[in-house]
Amino acid sequence: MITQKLEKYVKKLFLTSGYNIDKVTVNVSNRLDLCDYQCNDIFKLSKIYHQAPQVIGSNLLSNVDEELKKVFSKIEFVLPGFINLTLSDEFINENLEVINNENLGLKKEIKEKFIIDYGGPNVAKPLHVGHMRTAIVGESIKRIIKFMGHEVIADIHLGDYGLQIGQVIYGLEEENISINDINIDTLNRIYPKISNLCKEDEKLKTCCALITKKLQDNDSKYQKYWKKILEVSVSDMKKLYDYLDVHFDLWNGESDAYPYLKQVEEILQKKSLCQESQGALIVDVKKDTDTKEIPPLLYKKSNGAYLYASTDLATIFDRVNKYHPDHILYVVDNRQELHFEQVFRAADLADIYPYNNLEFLGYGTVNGTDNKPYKTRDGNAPSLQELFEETKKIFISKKTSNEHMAQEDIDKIVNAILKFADLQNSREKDYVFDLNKFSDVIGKTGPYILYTYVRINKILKNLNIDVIKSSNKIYNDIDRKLRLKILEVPEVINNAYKARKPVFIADYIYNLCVLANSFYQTNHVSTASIDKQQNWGYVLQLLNRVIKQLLNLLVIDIPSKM
RNA sequence: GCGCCCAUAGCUCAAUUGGAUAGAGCGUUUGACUACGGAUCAAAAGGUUAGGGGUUCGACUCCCUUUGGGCGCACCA
Repeated sequence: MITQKLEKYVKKLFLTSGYNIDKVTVNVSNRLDLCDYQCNDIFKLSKIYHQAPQVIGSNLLSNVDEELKKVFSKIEFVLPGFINLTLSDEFINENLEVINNENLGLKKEIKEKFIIDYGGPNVAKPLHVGHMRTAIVGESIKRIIKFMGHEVIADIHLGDYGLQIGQVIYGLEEENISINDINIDTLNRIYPKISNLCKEDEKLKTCCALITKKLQDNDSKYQKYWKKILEVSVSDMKKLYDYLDVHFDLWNGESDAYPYLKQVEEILQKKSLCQESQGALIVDVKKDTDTKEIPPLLYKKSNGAYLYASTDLATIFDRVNKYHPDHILYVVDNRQELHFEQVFRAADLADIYPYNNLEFLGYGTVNGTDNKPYKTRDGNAPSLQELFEETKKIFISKKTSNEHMAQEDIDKIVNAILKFADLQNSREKDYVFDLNKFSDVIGKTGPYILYTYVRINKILKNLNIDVIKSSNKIYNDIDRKLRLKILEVPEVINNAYKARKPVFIADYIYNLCVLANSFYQTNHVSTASIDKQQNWGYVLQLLNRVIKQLLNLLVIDIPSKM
């Protein structure tokens, strides 16, 4: 990565000037009008060596040797204590080649195994916007980790054994619907009906809870219902996830953890980690160092039934035994943070899996324009299916020529609209979901990025010359800016990986596209001289490779036309 | 009641994790091209970063405090 290289050079400069510091940090300048990269470590040196920044600055400048002069066309010291670095054109082009040749300039690190838990839909309940967020963010994080060379197992972790199943079974029995007649419409109708009734009728709720308990205890009749419900619901879900290009390696769920609940309970007993409280079994997960109060984890209800804390713990147990992962990541709603804190602590206490290898990657709520959880006029969260249709409709209405686009292309653009709108927000913050705004195809949107790619692709196709394999010239300012920006790509991916934040990539790709648009606006490629065409062709080709790869990391596919 | 998170331009969001002049999009205003595809580009206006205090050479960022919002606190998931 470019900053790593620059850090080495600056460190050398420090050493030859008599200054030693553990870690030299160079980053992209926030004053691009002054320089390309900057180092702010003089402030640190000043403290360590008790010298004024100016003194250190002039010392450094007097030690700039020939090697450094090849890398930097300009090194300046600026008060109060910045080192401003301007890269030489040769150095820029050299490093552009590195990105062109290798895995976008990223070296594969030590390979680790990750399990990533995202999606988490509930069987028999329709998917809505909230599910889209975890699906997109989770899938993107998965792809980023994979791109870094690691092995990733994606697990959807279905909510397939909870109260909602009991509720649906109750509804089916009440209406005398036979197992073979169950389809997705029945499920979509029955679940909300019974769920609403349960809110008012405590007795009904207990009855559904009992069915759920019997199901969990392997009641054969209920098991048959459950299997059918699962089959119908999952096949419907798969369609929606396929539309989003989101794919899971494992379609496991809570039910898959049931075989291990007893075992985990025994471990907890053996290690004296659990105790009885009001008839329930709890695990105390407090620590002396806690500044906030962490309530105990509830492992077993007083009626003997298990709940989500137990299945989540047993799921970790199962995953560890089967796959021996180095990390387990959870892309789940922020509101579950406390729950997972409890589960992670319990896993650690029971020596099932170390706390530090479990990561809670919370995401914020998807709100409507009223800043409350997104709902349609009727007060329900809109189903994903409806959302896709609505987006499609709005997109087509934007331009008459859109009506004639291939269905496949429209679907890709719909995906780009929804995904880019989501991923350009910080994962952990709530955001406002405004479909009308998102479907706008101008500005900082998915379509803008796609447009840039498609247009550059057209320019490349129009070239009648062979594109060269490297470039040794830079022709003007925008040309230089674009190349400099491309150099950042390995760093950006690495940062997104480390922070598990796709937003870094979304933000970067947008800025890259802004430069690209500006580039071809200023530089008319097809009428340029042969050597410009060759060099620019090379840059644009690399640029589009980068855009395509990054879009892939954002789970966005490119249409053939716009 | 206890705790966690948040507050940045009219609106929706950024800010490389403590660095220089807080950046984008939408909206508003102005300009460019007989379009290598105008879903474009160039530019202007718009800010006491909710208020106050502190730490630091340096604060949107860290600490304290006030106000205003969101969320979570054992038998739902």
